[in-house]
Amino acid sequence: MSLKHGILGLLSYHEFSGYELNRIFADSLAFFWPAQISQIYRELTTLEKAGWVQSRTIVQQDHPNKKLFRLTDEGRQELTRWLSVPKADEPLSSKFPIMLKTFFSSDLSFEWNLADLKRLRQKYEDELRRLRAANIEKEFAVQSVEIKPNRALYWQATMLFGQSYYEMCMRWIDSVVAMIENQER
Amino acid sequence: MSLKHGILGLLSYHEFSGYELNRIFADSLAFFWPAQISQIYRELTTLEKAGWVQSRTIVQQDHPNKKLFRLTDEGRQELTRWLSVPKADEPLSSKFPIMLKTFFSSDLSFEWNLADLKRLRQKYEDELRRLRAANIEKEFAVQSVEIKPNRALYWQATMLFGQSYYEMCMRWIDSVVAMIENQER
DNA sequence: ATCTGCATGTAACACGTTACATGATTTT
DNA sequence: AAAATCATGTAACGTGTTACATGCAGAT
Repeated sequence: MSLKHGILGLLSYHEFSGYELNRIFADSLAFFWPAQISQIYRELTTLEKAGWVQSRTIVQQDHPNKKLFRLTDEGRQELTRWLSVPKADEPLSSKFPIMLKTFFSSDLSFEWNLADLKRLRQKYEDELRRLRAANIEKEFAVQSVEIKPNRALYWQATMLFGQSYYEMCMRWIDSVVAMIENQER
Repeated sequence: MSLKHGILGLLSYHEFSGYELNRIFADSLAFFWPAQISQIYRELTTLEKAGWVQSRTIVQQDHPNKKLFRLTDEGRQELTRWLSVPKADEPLSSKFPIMLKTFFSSDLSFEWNLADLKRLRQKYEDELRRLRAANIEKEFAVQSVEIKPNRALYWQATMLFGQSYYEMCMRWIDSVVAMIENQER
C-alpha cells in the first residue's frame, strides 16, 4: 500500500515521468523502498484511474515522447491522509531474509558460517560507504526540485537511519562471530 | 521466495501441522518474517506438489483431524541449497515503511512530527521489552523440538539482532527529535 | 451465552518480480 | 561495434493480505 504513496510524495515536489521517478527511487529511496520500473508504470496507471494524478504527453524529437504526471487535488489529499496516519500504526518490522537464514544456519559448519558472515560484513561496509557518499539534495537539484530546509531535514533523517542500520548490522556480525568462536572451543 | 524455506527449515526440526507452524512463526519468527496462516496453508500445498514435503492425516476425536507435514529428502536438499547461497547475495535491505513516511514528513508540522515520533519510540520500547522476555528455547521445547546447542546459538543470534535493531531505532528517534528541535529555533 | 482454542481451508484482491518488446541516440 | 541512455509498456508469475466458511470443545 505504499509505493503508491511514495510516488504521490515525489509528485508533490514536481511533475515527473515514470522514467524519472524510477531514477529518483533508485538514487534516493532504494535503501528503504526498492522499486521496479515496471511496477512504477503500473502504479501510475492505477493512480491515474483513481484520479490522484493526471498525465500529459510531451512530444520530443530526439528522444521518445514522455508522459509527465502531476498530482491532483485529490492526490494531495490522499498523500496528507496517509502521512497523518501515525507511524506507530505501521507494521514495525518487515522481512529480514538474512535473519531467516541465520535462524537455520546450524545445518552448516562453523567455518562456512564464519566465512559467510565475513563476506556479508564486507558488503555492509561497502553499502555504508555508498550511502555516506550519496547526496540526495544534489540529486534532487538535478531534477529541479526545490530544496526547502524542512524537506532536507527529513531527507537527512532517513539517510541517518540507513547509516545507523548498516553500522548496527556490522556490530551484530562481530557479536555473532564472537559467539560462534566461543562455542567452537 | 522465502516463506517456503522458513517452513522447510522448521520441518527439518520436526513434523508439524499448518496450525502448529503458524504458532511457531508467530512466537519465534514473526520479528523477521511475519506470516499469515492462510499463506502457510497455501505454501504447504505448493511444497507438497513440489515433492519437498509429505503429509499424513492424524485422526482425532475431540479435535478436528490434523495434517502433519514432514520433510522429504528432496526438501532437505532444497533447504541446504538455499542455506548455501551466501547471505551477501540476498537483497540487503527490504522495505521500511516508517522511513518512507519520514522522507515526506515535511508536509506536516514540527509539533505533529515530534508527537508522532514520541509515540513511535514508545512502541519500539514495548516491542523491545517483549523481545527480551521471549524465550525461543522454551517455545520449541513445548513443540518437542530438540534443542541442540548449535541451534540455540543461531536462534540467539537472531534475537540479538531484534534487540539491536529496536535499540538503534530508539537512538535514531532521539537524534531526529534533536534535529527538529535545532531547526525549530 | 460468548469467547478462545483447535484445525483446515478457499476466493479475491493487492503488491512485487522477471522477462520480453521496441527503437532512436549517444557514449565507450 | 557494442553498450548505455532515453522512454514506454505488457504478460506471466510469485508472494502477501483480507475476508469468509465450518464446527466442535472447553473455559469465562
